Amino acid sequence: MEDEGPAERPLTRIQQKNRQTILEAALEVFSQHGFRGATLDQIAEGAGLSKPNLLYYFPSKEAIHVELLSTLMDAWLAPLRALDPAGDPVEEILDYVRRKLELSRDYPRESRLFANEVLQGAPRMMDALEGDLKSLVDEKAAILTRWAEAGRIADLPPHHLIFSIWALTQHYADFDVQIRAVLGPGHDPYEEAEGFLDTLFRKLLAP
Amino acid sequence: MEDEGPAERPLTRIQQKNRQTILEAALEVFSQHGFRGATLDQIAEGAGLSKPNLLYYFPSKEAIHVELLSTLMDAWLAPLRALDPAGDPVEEILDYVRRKLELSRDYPRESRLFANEVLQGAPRMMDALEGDLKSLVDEKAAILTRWAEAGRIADLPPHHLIFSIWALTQHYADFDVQIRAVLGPGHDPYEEAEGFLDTLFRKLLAP
DNA sequence: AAGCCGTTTGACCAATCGGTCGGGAACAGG
DNA sequence: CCTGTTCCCGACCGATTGGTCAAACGGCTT
Repeated sequence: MEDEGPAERPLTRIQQKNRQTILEAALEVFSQHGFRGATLDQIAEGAGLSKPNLLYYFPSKEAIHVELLSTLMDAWLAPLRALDPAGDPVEEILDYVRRKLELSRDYPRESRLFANEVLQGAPRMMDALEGDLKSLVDEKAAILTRWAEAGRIADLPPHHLIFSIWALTQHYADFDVQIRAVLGPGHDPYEEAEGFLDTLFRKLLAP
Repeated sequence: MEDEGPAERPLTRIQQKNRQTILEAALEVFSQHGFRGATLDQIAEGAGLSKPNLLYYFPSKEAIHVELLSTLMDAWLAPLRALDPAGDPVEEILDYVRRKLELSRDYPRESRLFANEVLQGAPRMMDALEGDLKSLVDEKAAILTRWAEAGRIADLPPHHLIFSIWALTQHYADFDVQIRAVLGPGHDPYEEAEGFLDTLFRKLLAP
């Protein structure tokens, strides 16, 4: 029987469009002010909808935030998932660095949303950090360890190597205003960073 | 006339103590929730004082925040100021890395306060970033360039080298919960980071 | 035309926000 | 003791917060 149960509603076109609009506006506001600093009125204005209408599509302010975070986590972890144990070690890691830097460049608001959440103790993400994230990192760290034991990359603490990639790439999104203030006009931080990080990790990983 | 105007009062012992208590409590709250997310009631409770009493010592919530930020900037820039053009290049830079990592370890709340502010566009710190910070960084970047031209360290973009130090050291304070969640129990992130960052920058700076 | 269901909103609510005010408590110096 | 200044707080204020609700709107089928 092709009968759909009463639980699963197919989502109208209007619902899909408005949910998207709301999430887009919410990302803008949450990433700038953090969860507690953001207001539903700001999000509503950004989305061009009335406040009660927001709460017609999402049950609460927190639900919007949680939806953003969970959607974000997948995209955020994808580059690390792509790390291939069968590939060339140095090039695999450099690919990871490159993809992570591209995320910072193309989705800085998502990076800042994540940073805001972790900065405040990750109250809505602890499970994901200790669960999916930790197991994924542990798995990939094991690959790095094997590469190091085979003498194909330098012998470095694998977890901290991964942390350094996170730190160096996300820094360009999270501290964007500081970087631009210090560099002054006439610079493309991300383009310069790409070459610098390439050099950095090639030197670091050389056995 | 040498008459003292009504503006300069010497600050009572009680004033000094209570101002300190308030700033300590405010640091705790601001660093966790950001400016907009923090409330005077939280700060007052943390300081063990009544809310009107806070506003007896500080004219507004923003004044407390500004006071914290300006005090912070000095301590934050001190390690970079200490970079000595007459010293051994690699050791000078490694000293800087070490001092910066110690700041993250010993004053993580200050680091998160700073991160929160920059993350939100540094609305109360733009002047400092484009003024004192930029000129200090430019000055020290010139030293790095000279060292590179003399072949005493690797030829790297000096600004991004400094950014990498900031990113790698502050990451351990700002993303503390993520790092501990991924590492699991039984780790001392800062001790492990010290060795890792020492290795990283020695490899990176080698000509 | 009628009815229906997804959509939208103005009016409203209790709670909380940053900040004020007037008066009392504590501590001087005389 | 009295007097003045510093210190402290309960009560309160207007504005804003996240969230509710009943009523109305819209397009679609019958």
